Amino acid sequence: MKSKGKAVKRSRQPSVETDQEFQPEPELEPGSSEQEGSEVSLRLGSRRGRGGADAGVASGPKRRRQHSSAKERNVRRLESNERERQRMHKLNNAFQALREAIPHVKTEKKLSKIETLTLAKNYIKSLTTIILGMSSGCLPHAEGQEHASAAKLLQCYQKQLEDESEAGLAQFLTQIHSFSQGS
DNA sequence: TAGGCCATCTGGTCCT
DNA sequence: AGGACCAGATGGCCTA
Repeated sequence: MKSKGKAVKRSRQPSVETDQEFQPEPELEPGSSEQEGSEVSLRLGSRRGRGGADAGVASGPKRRRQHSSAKERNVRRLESNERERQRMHKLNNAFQALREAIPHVKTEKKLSKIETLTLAKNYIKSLTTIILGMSSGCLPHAEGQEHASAAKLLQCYQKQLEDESEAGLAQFLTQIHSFSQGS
């Protein structure tokens, strides 16, 4: 288990506050406000937006709406940072749930995100294979048509959900479990 | 020490 | 308009 001292990670947050101190408060010369966080924008000179749109940068002095003071922007940025942090925490919780859902050998070592995704994918694939084998009796399975069978299987599964709700699902899972134990 | 993994910040874009 | 999503940048921690 990797116990990384991630709590220290706030180091970059003060940069915003620094920025705030840095700003000469209201006297923003019209136009000069685009220099916001001058140090930052210099450092990020090579950055690209999603899809390489590069919006305002390459297309000349297109100026962003300045509807707020530096202080307001700071507040919004901090709020935005907090939301992003929460979002990433949710994402990490989902990763953790996924880790716990997939069996793996080295239980003492925490799976990395990429490992988790890869294992999950393989796990799903192998389960699908098992289920397809198991259900070949009740599902028409033409050779070389795994996708079609998988689709039918999914329909079957969804129908179980509709018809019998949780009980049906439980039974379905039990079947899968006992089958995989037996094989 | 290098490389992998990660958390966080940041600004652009998309969506509601 | 504002929040969600995304990807690049940065720096810290850990292991080989």
